[in-house]
Amino acid sequence: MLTQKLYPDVNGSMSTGANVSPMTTTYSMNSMAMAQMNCSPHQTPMFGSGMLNAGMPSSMPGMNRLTPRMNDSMNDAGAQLGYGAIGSPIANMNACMGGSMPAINTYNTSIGRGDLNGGDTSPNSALQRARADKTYRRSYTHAKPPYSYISLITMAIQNSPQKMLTLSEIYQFIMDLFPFYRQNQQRWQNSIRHSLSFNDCFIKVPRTPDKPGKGSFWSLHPDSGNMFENGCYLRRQKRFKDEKKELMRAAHHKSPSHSVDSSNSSGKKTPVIQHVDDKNHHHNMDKANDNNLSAMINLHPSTKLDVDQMNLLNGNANGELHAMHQHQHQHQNMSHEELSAMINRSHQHLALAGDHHQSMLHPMNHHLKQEPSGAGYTPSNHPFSITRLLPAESKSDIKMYADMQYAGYNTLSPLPNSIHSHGAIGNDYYNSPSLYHSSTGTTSL
DNA sequence: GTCTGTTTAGGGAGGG
DNA sequence: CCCTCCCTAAACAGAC
Repeated sequence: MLTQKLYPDVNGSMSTGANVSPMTTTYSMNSMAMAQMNCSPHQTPMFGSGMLNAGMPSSMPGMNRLTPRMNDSMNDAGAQLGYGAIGSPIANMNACMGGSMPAINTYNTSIGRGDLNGGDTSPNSALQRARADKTYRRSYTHAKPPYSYISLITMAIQNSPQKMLTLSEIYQFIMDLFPFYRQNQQRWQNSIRHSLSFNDCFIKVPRTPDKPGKGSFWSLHPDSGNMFENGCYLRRQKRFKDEKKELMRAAHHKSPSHSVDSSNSSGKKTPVIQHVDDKNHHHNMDKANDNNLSAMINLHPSTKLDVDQMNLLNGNANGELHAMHQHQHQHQNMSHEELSAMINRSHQHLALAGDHHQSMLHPMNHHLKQEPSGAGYTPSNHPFSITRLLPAESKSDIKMYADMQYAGYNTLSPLPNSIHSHGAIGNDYYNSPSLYHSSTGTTSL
């Protein structure tokens, strides 16, 4: 089944989204919701219960890391996501920030959801109504989301049932969720690929013989679980570095052949040379030549560790992952189901270990800053938590988002087909005339 | 030919 | 000012 969609690009012409791999895209919000409803143990704490209406603390220490762009985008993202309801992150942020985000109130009143002004009769209401026309709204709908590419990739992977996705599926997830990324695809997709290759937090999982296709699967490094520990997907506290890869690199660079490494898979013809440029020093040190476990295991026999050694280095969960790769390399007959089950077990192990795992089992993460004790943010209630974008409990917001975003696109809704066709996530919602009516543009848009 | 993946390079921005 | 994180562009090679 091919789920490729057509999206209008900047010029209004139609362009295809990323090519969807032969593997059916199953990371839909629907499946996410179902998984949550089933209380799957595979769900990480990061995406546990939705907290859409959770009370927000009166102070927002995390906000001081917002760049101006983020603040702008925050307004836009909130608008485009339809987060105008009382208790929604944007509304709460606005309240917390002393109403310094006028656009949000504009949206709240204009779209008739969560009227924070309580039936505004002030002279401003006319202006707000004027601003409520679609032209004004649309000026915000395709603003760049405040999330980094690493965040977006993490969201996509975390929301996939198998906890791993192909590159094209990651593209698709991002375009489904953020209309902004249906534009200039070459630009941001290049950045996505760069992020995947460059960051240790992403690992490449080879395809299995039973799942032929283009490209590998991408998953999250089991130890990278607290990159967005407080649930805020804006900016990582600290770049995740895989100590084992660091060791591998160190060992590799000690080997006589490292100075001119023609065996690497780099696209560059030139030999890999360590740069002394301070600016980019970390680039080479962080990433070096290999960023994936299979490469670590397969490409450098001189530094290859056996599974037991890997387990010692990684702890059980990660060790299993390494063992999986080793197993794959040796036998090439592991089924996709077996593979994904192992990935899930690995993540589950870490999820069950919880914070203690992060802090105790992985000293590498000790440097990560902890939120102030009074901040009160959990992975699920942070204003920029993905749970606020894709919670099962926020069906109405998802629908609002769809309605707001794609009212002009008619049948070109970006939401996964399952939402529209199966209706599993929103059966009750779509079957409720009042809910449906109140969230469509026919009432207040 | 297109897609995927790797790497280099440089600039912007925030925090200490 | 320096370090770090992030974004973007681009070159290139291998896989499909």
